[in-house]
Amino acid sequence: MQRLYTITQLTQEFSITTRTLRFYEAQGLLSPQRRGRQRLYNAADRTRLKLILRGKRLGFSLAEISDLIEMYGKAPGEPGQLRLLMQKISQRRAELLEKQRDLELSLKDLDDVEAGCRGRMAELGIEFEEFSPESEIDSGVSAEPVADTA
Amino acid sequence: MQRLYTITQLTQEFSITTRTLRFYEAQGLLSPQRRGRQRLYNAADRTRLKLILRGKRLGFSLAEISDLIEMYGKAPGEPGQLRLLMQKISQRRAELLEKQRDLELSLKDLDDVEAGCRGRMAELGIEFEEFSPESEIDSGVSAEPVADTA
DNA sequence: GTTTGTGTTGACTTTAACGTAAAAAGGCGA
DNA sequence: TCGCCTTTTTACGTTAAAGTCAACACAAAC
Repeated sequence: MQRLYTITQLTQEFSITTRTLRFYEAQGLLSPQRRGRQRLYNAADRTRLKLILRGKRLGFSLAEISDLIEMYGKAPGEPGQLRLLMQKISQRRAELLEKQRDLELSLKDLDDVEAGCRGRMAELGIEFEEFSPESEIDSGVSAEPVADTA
Repeated sequence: MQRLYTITQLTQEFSITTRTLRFYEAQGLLSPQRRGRQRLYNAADRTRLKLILRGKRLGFSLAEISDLIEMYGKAPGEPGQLRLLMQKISQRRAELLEKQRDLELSLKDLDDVEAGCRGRMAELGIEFEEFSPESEIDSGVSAEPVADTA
């Protein structure tokens, strides 16, 4: 029993447009099945999409993401290919670790700015409502699966 | 005593082009002093540039980066502005934290792929040279400061 | 004094990642 | 069967972030 998603369901779930989904497909990043002309995305497609969007958030280009996703799916039997894949992996890891360092530095910088801010607010005798994250328990996305298998 | 850098020195240090530096300047992200028509970047400019490149690596647009850098430099006296700045800060922090989560997931995925790889290599009886990072003790960038103040 | 290396300005071009609009093809509820 | 809605295809437009190219400035080197 395959859950299938229509294009608009995915657009709603991930706040993207149909244009984007079709574009990703044209780039070879997705290849949903068809029922007639209509696109139907299964769980695997949806997972790939999540990977794509995660990649985008991290600043990777679609080309890089494509490359990356290919890595995930492949299990090359040939030793040479395996070695190459391992190299790619460690290269990717290096990139990710660099981003991680960058992130930590950025967060540190933010802390500094905030500290300065608080200092000045204290001088001015200003109170700042530290709204505790009570509201917004949402967190998860809804979007019911639909569309039965043909 | 201000260290000053010429445009090509910065391009070499950061592996970017002169076009890029001039573009950033046109966007208001940098404003090096001039000696005649020639641009001369000081330590502060260089630091800003580092911030810009860091932002880029993290996938921020130049507009966002510009915004971010502005935050760093400003110390608004007015309470309203302060409050607004605080909001921006927590917003930024949220973005960064999301990226951090994304990064961890990505690293985890990479680990999985690598594990699979190793498994298959073991099956095939392949040895993989885990080149320990002995070579490349470089790590830091060189680039001597140049150009005396006019 | 002219060549050479660097730097500058300005204009046009390119690439990625979509946005937008037009026209036509099913499906479906009244 | 009609109108409505979603979806699809095709095509052109747009924006950010530079790349590329031409023409000129200027200082030092020969």
